Amino acid sequence: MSLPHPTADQISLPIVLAVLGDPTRLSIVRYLARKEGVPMNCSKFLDLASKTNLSYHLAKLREAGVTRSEAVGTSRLITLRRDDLDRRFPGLLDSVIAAADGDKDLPAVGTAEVEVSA
Amino acid sequence: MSLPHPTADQISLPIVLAVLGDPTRLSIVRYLARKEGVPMNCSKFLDLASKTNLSYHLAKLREAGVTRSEAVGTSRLITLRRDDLDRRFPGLLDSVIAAADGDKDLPAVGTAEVEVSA
DNA sequence: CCAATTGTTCAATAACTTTTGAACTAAGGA
DNA sequence: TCCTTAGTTCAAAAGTTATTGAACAATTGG
Repeated sequence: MSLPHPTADQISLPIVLAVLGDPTRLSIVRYLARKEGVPMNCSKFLDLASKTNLSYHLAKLREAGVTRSEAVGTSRLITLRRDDLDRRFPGLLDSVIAAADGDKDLPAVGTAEVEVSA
Repeated sequence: MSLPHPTADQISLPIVLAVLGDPTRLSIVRYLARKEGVPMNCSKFLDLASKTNLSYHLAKLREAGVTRSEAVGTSRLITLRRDDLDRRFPGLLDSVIAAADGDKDLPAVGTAEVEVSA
């Protein structure tokens, strides 16, 4: 761990809800949930926002206690704080993710067209 | 019904989360959940905010599809749209309310001292 | 009809949040 | 060492949300 994270009991319900109430961040969380276990770095999310803006949104998620970011070399490994969230707010994350999964309007991660090399 | 409400399938997850991510509104929802069935008018919430500001927050809840407001005489009857929310986002409302119930930092409704008449 | 009660609307301001680009740091590979 | 990759920080600009007070509307009771 490297950057500042709240402890489990510092996690605040209204802040978590507000942080999840943004389509970009909700997409990130949905994607992390889908790929749970797979370590994720920021660049995965570059089709959602610019690098700078991503850094901002990922910091919001981290500061709210929704995700954990650890520095590994020049990357960050981003994971969902599922156990802490489940302990603090039982059922919340699951229902949010289930609802987000069915949301056609949320921006998708990993959908950006890949350049076919000439 | 009198004021504009979204239909059940117009209710958007990020908007609902953002709307619930405000302590004043979360308190209102928690109180409505506690007193479910009991018709509620705006003045119940006057210890949370000014009359004007309450009107604003209650409109946000209504526009997001979280509550329903019907005009009855000079009052509004405010209710939670529990069935619509449960259908759209199963488990979400319950987990939010359960978490809000355990939140000591949320402002309480119905706590303002009542004047003892001289 | 008049006054009180209940709530809305409007315009202004204050307070935040999001987005941006340029400059920066730190690690790793050639 | 130098270059690249990965991400942060900073300050500015843009956009949004919250709060306020004054004025308004609608209903009800006297």
